[in-house]
Amino acid sequence: MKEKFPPQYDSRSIETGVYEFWEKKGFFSAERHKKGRKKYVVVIPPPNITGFLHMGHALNNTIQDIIIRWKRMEGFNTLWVPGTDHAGIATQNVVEKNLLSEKKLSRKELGRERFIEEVWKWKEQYGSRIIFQLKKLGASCDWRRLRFTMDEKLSRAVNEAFVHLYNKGLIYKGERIIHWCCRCGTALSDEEVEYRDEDSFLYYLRYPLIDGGFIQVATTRPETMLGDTAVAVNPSDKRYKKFQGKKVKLPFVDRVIPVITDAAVEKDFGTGAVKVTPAHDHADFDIGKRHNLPFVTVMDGEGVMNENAGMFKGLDRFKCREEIIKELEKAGLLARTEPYANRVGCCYRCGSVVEPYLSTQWFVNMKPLAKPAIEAAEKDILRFYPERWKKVYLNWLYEIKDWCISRQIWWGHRIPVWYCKRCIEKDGNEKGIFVSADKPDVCPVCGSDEIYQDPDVLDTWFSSWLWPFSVFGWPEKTKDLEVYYPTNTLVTAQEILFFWVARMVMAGYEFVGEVPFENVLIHGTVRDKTGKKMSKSLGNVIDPVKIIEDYGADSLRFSLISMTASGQDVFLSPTFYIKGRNFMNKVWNASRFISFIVEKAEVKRVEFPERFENLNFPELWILSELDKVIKVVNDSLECFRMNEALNSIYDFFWHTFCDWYLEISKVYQEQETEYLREKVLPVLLYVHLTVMKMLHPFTPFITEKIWQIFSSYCVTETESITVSRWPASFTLSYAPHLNLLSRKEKGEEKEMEKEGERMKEIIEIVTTIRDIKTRFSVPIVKPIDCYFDRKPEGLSAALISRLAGVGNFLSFDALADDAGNVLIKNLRQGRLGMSFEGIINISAERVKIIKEKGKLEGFLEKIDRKLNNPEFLEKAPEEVREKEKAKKQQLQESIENLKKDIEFLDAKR
RNA sequence: GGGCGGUUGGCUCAGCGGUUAGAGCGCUUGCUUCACACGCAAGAAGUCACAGGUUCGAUUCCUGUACCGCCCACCA
Repeated sequence: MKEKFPPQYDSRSIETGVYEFWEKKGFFSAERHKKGRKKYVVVIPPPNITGFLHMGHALNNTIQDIIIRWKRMEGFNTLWVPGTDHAGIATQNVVEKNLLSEKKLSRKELGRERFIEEVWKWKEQYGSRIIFQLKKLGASCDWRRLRFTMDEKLSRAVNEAFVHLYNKGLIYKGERIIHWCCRCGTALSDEEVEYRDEDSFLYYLRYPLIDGGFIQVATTRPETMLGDTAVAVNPSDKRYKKFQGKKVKLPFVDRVIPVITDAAVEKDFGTGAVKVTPAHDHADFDIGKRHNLPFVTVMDGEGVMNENAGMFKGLDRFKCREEIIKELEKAGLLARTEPYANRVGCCYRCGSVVEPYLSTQWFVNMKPLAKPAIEAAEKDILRFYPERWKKVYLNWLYEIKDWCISRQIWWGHRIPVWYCKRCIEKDGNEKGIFVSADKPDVCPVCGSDEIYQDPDVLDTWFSSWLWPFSVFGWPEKTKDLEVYYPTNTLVTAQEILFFWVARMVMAGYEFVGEVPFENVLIHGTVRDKTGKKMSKSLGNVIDPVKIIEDYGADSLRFSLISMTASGQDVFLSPTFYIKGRNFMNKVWNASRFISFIVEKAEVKRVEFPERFENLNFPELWILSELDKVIKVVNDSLECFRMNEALNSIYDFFWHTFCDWYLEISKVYQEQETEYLREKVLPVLLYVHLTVMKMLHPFTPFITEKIWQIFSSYCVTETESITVSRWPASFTLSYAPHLNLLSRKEKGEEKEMEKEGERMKEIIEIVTTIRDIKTRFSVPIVKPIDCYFDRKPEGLSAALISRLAGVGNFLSFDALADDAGNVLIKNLRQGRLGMSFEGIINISAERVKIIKEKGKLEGFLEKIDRKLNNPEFLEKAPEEVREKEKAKKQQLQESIENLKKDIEFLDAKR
């Protein structure tokens, strides 16, 4: 029962059931692979549960899948751990929005407990969309190990990590200026702020001095003036010498504030005098600390001006800005306004402008954690691909700041800090705090049950940074942790280098004592064809899910990888998938064709011999070409150059195997049935299946399907191509399957090279004949007589005859002095000639020949210059010199021949 | 202000110290050749951003310039 190939390539029918087959058989689970094998682990960057698969995910996961499938086929005990992260702020926002539109309820109306229930409900319903999409893409994760950052065990890990750091004195609570998102109502870490260029204004304000006169300050945020507690100038600024120590009466709030000096003030910017707002600016906060200034907060957590804002109380921050400018203008205190290109910080989740805000938050002291992470990169224990990211990583770690980890939202890991009401009443705030990984019943100090938990939750990244070991059960000492940690490779985009990669390294050292992975592969960002990031708001999104549905996951994966040089950003045009789609079709049809040949030859089942022997030169040629490709693919993958590997497979399969070898196989079909059955078919299938194997990590579905179908035509070594043995070049040390060509014998290799040359010669002859025929508008299929200096015989003649359409093979010696033949003879390197019934289009041909002659002469001149250069002769390697000389001679001959052609054509006129 | 990446045929991108710089799409011409028109065959098309330097030799290495993009930085 031979399974037939469907007549046309159709991604849907090919992909149907394939993934289920893999999963059912458990090919992706690490346990399936033999014990004692070397492990290879890739940890997936957990996509967040609110997300849909976008092009960045598609690229990222395809790269990981390629690595993991390749390593699996190489025989490693491979594990790819999948998961999702709870994305605190993003998820809370999504659910809140849903709630509002569906039930007309705000989060606060619902209350914390019930809101979190709602989030869980939402997560159950929508949280695994991305997982389904990853499966559609073909990601061969071990899905039974799917983890979620809010899982009980992972939450436990988060608590343990917190307690560990707290007890070590690396976590502290402090009042600081942090980034605050008024829309999300929470603190953000430095990394969670994105900067956007904005055309805004620089306002020059005149602050009245008590003694009379004014001092001018410049600001982009005039509304913060209400919280000013000083004006600062540079101590060495002569212009302001006379103002030092004077007092300013702040307009609207009538606060008297001093003019102070601070070295942080730039003399050359604005007016050289700065309004100092310690509660609303990072730099001013430092100045405020240095000079013991009061901290006046003028707005609340929602960006609304508070009671300290006097007459502006209740106004939104941006409205307030407008109003205050109006008022200042009225009072004659606005000196001038000038346009200013500003960079404003925005929330990376909702995009609204972030306020520097004074509040009490939890921080991690990062410097001590950074130390081993720095060392790992410096000593190349941790390697980056491409290497340049190492510098970026290190620079960030050298300058690392403390990490604000508390968030004023509800969805996330609640900070495992507890307060005892009684102890606080008795001993003050600092005494009544204790941390505990488990929920305590009573205060460990006084035994009171009047305890309550810190209301804040932790930054999502505080759980993500534990990922490489929390997924294996840490803090428990599990078998998994022992076997699979540290992992081997992390694949990610540059965007989360700091968010995630650097922090994972720090966590790895701090909590497990070992680097979490050895390779960090950083791929480019996917952008649209104008270089913009793809985003919904720009409307330039190309949806990978749609491409998968329409053209198949394989087409998408192929196209994406094929055009992505390692580490380079990818600019996608809307039709980028075409290359992949066309290639899939080609692969499909070539396979179908091969199945036809097998059927036609009436061979029940093709057997591969122990080793190939007594082959003709086309077979030796294709095998040696295959071998070259295997080598290139292996070398490229070894250094994560996916595109190089894939493109060389593409090139070989299409332009060597299909264009030439499959055409040659048609010649065999017309004759030599015995040889066809015993030699050609095995070689054909062997080459084809080997290519399928190499292609499998890149385009898993089609290759699996073909493997399944081919298992009825020949011996496929395994049930699934997923677990077949990865091809090795026979010049490498171990043998490919069935020991085919496994022994490296000098004689054999040389012979293959020689036969390869022979094949190349035939390709050249065929191409030349076709070229000439096309030039003279002779159909390729029309047989014509050709003259050769060395007359091809036997198989060579058969091939040339069939592929180029040759009637009689004639020898040059048979040529009379007919000048007409000289033209033909010389058309390409004087190797061959042919006779036509008539020569048409002579003058057009003359132009072509003259043009070609000119080109060759130019080239000859270049070589001549080179050869006449004594230094070249002296210093260039012998090899190069010889090559150049040979080239020159060849060129001279060709030019001579062309000259004769022109003479002939001229005579003919 | 620092750091990084890019600039190669009409478009999207590979590549490389030494054959006449490649691919896909598009284009031209010819093919209903019995696997494939998502195809076959043949072809046109590039002063490899610009200026210097190193070298026997540079599109490739170095320096500078221009433009595009990214990241980092408390000049309000």
